[in-house]
Amino acid sequence: MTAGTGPTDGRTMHMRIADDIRIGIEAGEYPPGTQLPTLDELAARHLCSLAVARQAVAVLRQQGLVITRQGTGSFVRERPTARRHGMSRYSRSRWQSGEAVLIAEASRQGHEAAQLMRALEEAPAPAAVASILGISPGALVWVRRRTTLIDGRPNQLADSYYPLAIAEKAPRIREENTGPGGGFARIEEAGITLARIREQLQARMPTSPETVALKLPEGTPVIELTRTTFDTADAPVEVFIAVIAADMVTFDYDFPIPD
Amino acid sequence: MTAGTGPTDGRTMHMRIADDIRIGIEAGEYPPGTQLPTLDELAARHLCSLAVARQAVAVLRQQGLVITRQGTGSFVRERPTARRHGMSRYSRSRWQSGEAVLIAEASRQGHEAAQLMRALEEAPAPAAVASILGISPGALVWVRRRTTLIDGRPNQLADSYYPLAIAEKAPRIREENTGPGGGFARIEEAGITLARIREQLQARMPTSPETVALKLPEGTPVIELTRTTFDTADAPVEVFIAVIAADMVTFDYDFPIPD
DNA sequence: TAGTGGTCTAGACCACTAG
DNA sequence: TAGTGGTCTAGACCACTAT
Repeated sequence: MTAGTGPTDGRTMHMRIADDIRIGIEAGEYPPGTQLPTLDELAARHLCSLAVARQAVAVLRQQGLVITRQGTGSFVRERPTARRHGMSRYSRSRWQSGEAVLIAEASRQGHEAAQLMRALEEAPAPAAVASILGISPGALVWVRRRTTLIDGRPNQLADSYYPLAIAEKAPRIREENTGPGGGFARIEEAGITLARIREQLQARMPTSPETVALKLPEGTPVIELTRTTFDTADAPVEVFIAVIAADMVTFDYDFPIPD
Repeated sequence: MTAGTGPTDGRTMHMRIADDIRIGIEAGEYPPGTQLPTLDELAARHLCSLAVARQAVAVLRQQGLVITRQGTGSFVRERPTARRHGMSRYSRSRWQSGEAVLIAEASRQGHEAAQLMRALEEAPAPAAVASILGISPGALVWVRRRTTLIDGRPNQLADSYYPLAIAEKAPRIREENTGPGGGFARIEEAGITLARIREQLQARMPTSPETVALKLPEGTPVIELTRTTFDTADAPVEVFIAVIAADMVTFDYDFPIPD
C-alpha cells in the first residue's frame, strides 16, 4: 500500500489516489471522523506533487465523502442524522391542535428547529409560481421567505407564495408569527378547507449563494421541493418552494397502489 | 466588464470569475448551449494564470452549470427534459393490462426506454434490505440488477430484492423477461395481493463507479430511491433500490391532507 | 495544424489551528 | 511556532477536436 506505482490502467494519478482512499473508506479502514493522511504524506507515498494529492482529496470532497479543515487536516465525513419528511407532517389533527409543524416535527425526531424570517412582502410571482397559481407572470402575490435551522444549522431556504385573495381572507399569514397551527390553521379558519397536497422534488447542486446561505460542505446537493396546497374546489392556495440541504433529509411517501 | 480588478471583497480570484460567469448565465447573457470564453481569454481578461481560470470553470462545472469538452471549449449546460415520476406509474390498471411500467411510462412522456440486465441471482441481502425485509443480514434473497436507459442514456441503476419465498411462488421474476405487466403482475398471479408502496428518497453525490456507469456529467447528483412494496398482510414483497441521475427526473406525489 | 481543455511539476506565499 | 490545507504562478507536455 506504499508507492506501488502499478499499472496506470487509464486512470490519472489523482483519480487512482482518490479511488484508493475511497475504497479504504468503504472498507472501514478509515471510519467516519478519522483523519486521512496529510497532503504531504499522500504526495510522498504516491511519488507525486502536492497539487496532485490535493486534487485527489478534492475529488473525494466533491463526492461528499471527505471534508477538509484548513490548518487541521482532511477527515472522513460523518453523515448527520437524516431528518425524515413524511406525509404525516401535514396531518390536520396536528395543526388543528395548535402544533407548529416545523418545530413539532423536529422535536418528535429529537432535533431542535428555529426559523429566521428573511422577507415578508408583496412581490411579483416568479414564473414557476405564477404558472401553478394560474396568474400572469409578474402579478403580485404575498411572499413569506424564511430560513429554517435544525440544531443550529441552516437546513432550508423556504419561500411561501399566497394569492393576494388568500392573504386578504387570512391576514395573519402576513405577520411574522402566524399563531398556533400556522398558516394552514389560519386559512381554514377563514373558511377555506384544504384538501390535497402535491409535492414535486428535484435534486441539483447548489449555486454559490445557496452554498453560503446554507453553509453547505462541498459535495452536498440540494433538494428543491415545490409543494402546492389545494382547497376542496381544487384551487391552489399556497405554493411553497424550499431549497433543502440534501445531507440532512430523507423524504418518505406511503400510498396505496393506485387503480 | 474587462479586467476591472475591483475590490477583492473577501472572495478569491477564481470565485470572483466564477460568480461573474454565473451571473452572466443567470442573466441570459450566455444562454444554454453557448460557448463561454476560452480559458486563455478568461486568464487574459482577469489578469490571472491559466490555472485560476480553469479553477473558476471547475467551480461552475461542479455546480452543474457548465460542461467542458476537451479540445472544444466550455459550454453552458442544457438541462435535459426532466422525466416525471408520479405515483400513477404504479397503477394496477396499467400493469394488469400488460403494460411494461418502464417502457410505457417513458413513451407516455415522449421518451424511449431500454433495459440492460446486469445480474439475476441469489445473493446475500445488504443490511438495509435485510432490515426492511425483516430477515437476518446476509440471508439469501433473489436479486435482479438492471441498468435502465432513457433515449440511449443510462439513467438509473436499479436493483430489486425479493424474499426467496416470493421467488418460489412467482418463478417468472427469476427470468430476464418477466412477461406482460412485469413482476407486479406475476406476484399477484401467484395469489399475493399488493396493497401499498413506500418510497424513500435521498440525494447525494455519486461515487466514481456510479459516475462512470451512469455517464454522469460533473455537478450531477443522484437520487437514491428505496421502494418497498407490501401485500395486504402488510408483509414486504419487494425492496427496490435505484440510483437515479438527478438531472433527468422530477418526483411527483399527490395526496390528500392526512388526518 | 492550430486551438481547445486536461494533467502534472515545482515552488512561493497565505490562512488557519493547535499545542 | 510548527504543521496543516488554500491560493496562485509559470511553464511543460498531453489529449482531443475541428478544419
